[in-house]
Amino acid sequence: MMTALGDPTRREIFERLSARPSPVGELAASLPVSRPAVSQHLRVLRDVGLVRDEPAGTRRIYSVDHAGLAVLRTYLDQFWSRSLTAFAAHAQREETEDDANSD
Amino acid sequence: MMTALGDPTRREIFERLSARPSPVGELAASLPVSRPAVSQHLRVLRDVGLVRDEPAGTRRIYSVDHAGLAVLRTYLDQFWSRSLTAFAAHAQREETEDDANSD
DNA sequence: GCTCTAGGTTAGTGATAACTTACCGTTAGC
DNA sequence: GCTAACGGTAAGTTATCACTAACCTAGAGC
Repeated sequence: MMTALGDPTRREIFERLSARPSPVGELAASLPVSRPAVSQHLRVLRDVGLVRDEPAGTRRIYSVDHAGLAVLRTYLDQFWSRSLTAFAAHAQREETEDDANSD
Repeated sequence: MMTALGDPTRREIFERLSARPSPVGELAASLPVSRPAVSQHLRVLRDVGLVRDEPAGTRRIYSVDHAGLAVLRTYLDQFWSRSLTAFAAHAQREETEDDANSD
């Protein structure tokens, strides 16, 4: 999922979809890559649950999947809380060492 | 920054650092890649502001940079709010179209 | 001061993946 | 029913990048 957003083009696509759901052709027209390339990127994004697609006549409207975005946010928050905990533990240890030095 | 976390090995390193600040050797010992590879990954992470390093004798202790993590969270939240706005606009449009159909 | 440890750097290599071209399926409109 | 538009798929190519091996630098301890 993070790997999916690692690619700049894919991030750009995801960014545009977050602003407005769009069909494939519209995305490809405003991007420096071909339409098949966009299709492949969308497939990757869909496979990891970051976007959804909905048929609309002969077109498919892609939009960001809020559930996937929530997973991503939760994933990041884990880093956040864990690093804070580690930092607190580090501070605690520093303090203990200071106590040891003070005698 | 997102590109930096796109690589699985780099994510693994970042994950371990979020649990506990560590020197390079310790990271390399518990990873399936060589020490220079870890050094290169750490350089990338440091350049985008996701980790900090602090000299400790002959070693360097790496730890996650909370500022960088905050930037990342803000970046994700933009997607979140924007997609919600787009979704609301979509719903509004649907409703308007329903109104148009109802007469 | 010499050695040993820890780690950053460079050059070269191999594998991954993003991209294009060509092709095929599907739906809407005449 | 035929045609055109939209889009997904496959094969092939190229470029990026992660990795290793070799080398160099700096601090610590005897």
